[in-house]
Amino acid sequence: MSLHKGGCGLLWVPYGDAMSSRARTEERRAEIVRAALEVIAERGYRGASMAAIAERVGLTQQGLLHYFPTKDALLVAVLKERDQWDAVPDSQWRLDLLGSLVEYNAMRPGIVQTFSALLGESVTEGHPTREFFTERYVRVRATMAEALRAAYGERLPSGLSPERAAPLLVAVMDGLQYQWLLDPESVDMPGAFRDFLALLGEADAS
Amino acid sequence: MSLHKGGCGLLWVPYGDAMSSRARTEERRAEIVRAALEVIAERGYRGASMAAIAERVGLTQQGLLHYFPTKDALLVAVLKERDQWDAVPDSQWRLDLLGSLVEYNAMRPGIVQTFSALLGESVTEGHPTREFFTERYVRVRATMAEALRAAYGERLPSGLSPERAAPLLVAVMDGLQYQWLLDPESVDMPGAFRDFLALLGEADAS
DNA sequence: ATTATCTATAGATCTATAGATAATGC
DNA sequence: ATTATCTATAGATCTATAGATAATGC
Repeated sequence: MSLHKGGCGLLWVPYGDAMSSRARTEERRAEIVRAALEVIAERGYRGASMAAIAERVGLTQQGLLHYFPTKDALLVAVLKERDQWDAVPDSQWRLDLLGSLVEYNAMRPGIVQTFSALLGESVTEGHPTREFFTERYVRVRATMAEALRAAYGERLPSGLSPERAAPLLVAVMDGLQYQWLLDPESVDMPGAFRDFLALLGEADAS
Repeated sequence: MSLHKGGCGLLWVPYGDAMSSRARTEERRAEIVRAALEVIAERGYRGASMAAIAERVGLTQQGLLHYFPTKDALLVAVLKERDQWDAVPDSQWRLDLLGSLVEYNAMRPGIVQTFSALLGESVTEGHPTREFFTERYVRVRATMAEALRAAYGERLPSGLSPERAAPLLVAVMDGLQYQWLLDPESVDMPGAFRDFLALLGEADAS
């Protein structure tokens, strides 16, 4: 009984000496989601064909459809995966974690590229990621406002309220990602983000 | 001899009482570019089919190919058009013009959407807009650094150099556009941008 | 002669369905 | 019985080429 290539310690379940078939199916689905992330980074969602994703994971296009019966079903799985990554519970975001997150992101251009490409597509009409991103930003702005409030109270040193600073914080993170993805040599993403955090923390002298 | 629908005062040329054929051709091309901008806003570049653009302007797909022999040729014309819009000579950007630009943009979501969608696609591999945006951002960062220098000299009140503030300025503009396009009710784009400009102009109290 | 447009169509893709075949696991 | 995977293929699109037809302008 041949084991799957990756090893499977994390998904071990007590059914004899091999994975249960359910666990094996789940692992295959996870492999497919990873392949989809890669292909979407390279070609966007509209440009990512099911055949290309299937090939990446060593299946035919029809084999892939066995695991995800439609392209949208696969996209949903991709977005769910995304939600789990930065799944720090909303109430536990501290401002000083953000700098580390940006630094971490600077080490994984592939993932950043996947979601920057999806965000770009999401503004077009009827795109399947539109609702996802709209709701996500409502949530993220609220979370960031809370983190700012925890750090500074009702007014930042600059005089802004947490609610008004939050969209700026989010905008800087997203905007820097595009500049950095297009030209990583010219843009020091983590450094620029630290500059911005310092700016937020400075007192209003006027 | 029937005139074209729009009237043509601006393109008048001295060849009798009608447009020259060259001027008429140019006007048709301009119409097509406008249609392309619309369809790209709705569906992105990859999603914008030549047939859909042709239909928007009242041509068959093959009729459209008479004016732009390939889809990429049409994209190039779209990007050139973009370059002409905010064609304030680089050296004449003043910081206080930026707030007005953002306010103006808030009144034309279609255009903003076209270029936000293209920017998103541009990070995918081998996309025809990639080089355009990469070069454009190098230029825009330099222009913004100059505008900041003209306003504040070698150090902003916050202590940042113009070169380090410039990418933040650009990032905020782009990032706010995505949040605003996805949820215009929740995001006051011009207001948030003014907040950011104020932040840049505040003195460092530390 | 040039320009504007059309019909017809080649040749790639793309998503998705239908249904066969083999292996796995109660 | 369920799961994994394949071949075959329908039915849409998509870009682009070829070549016809009509109108326009020197």
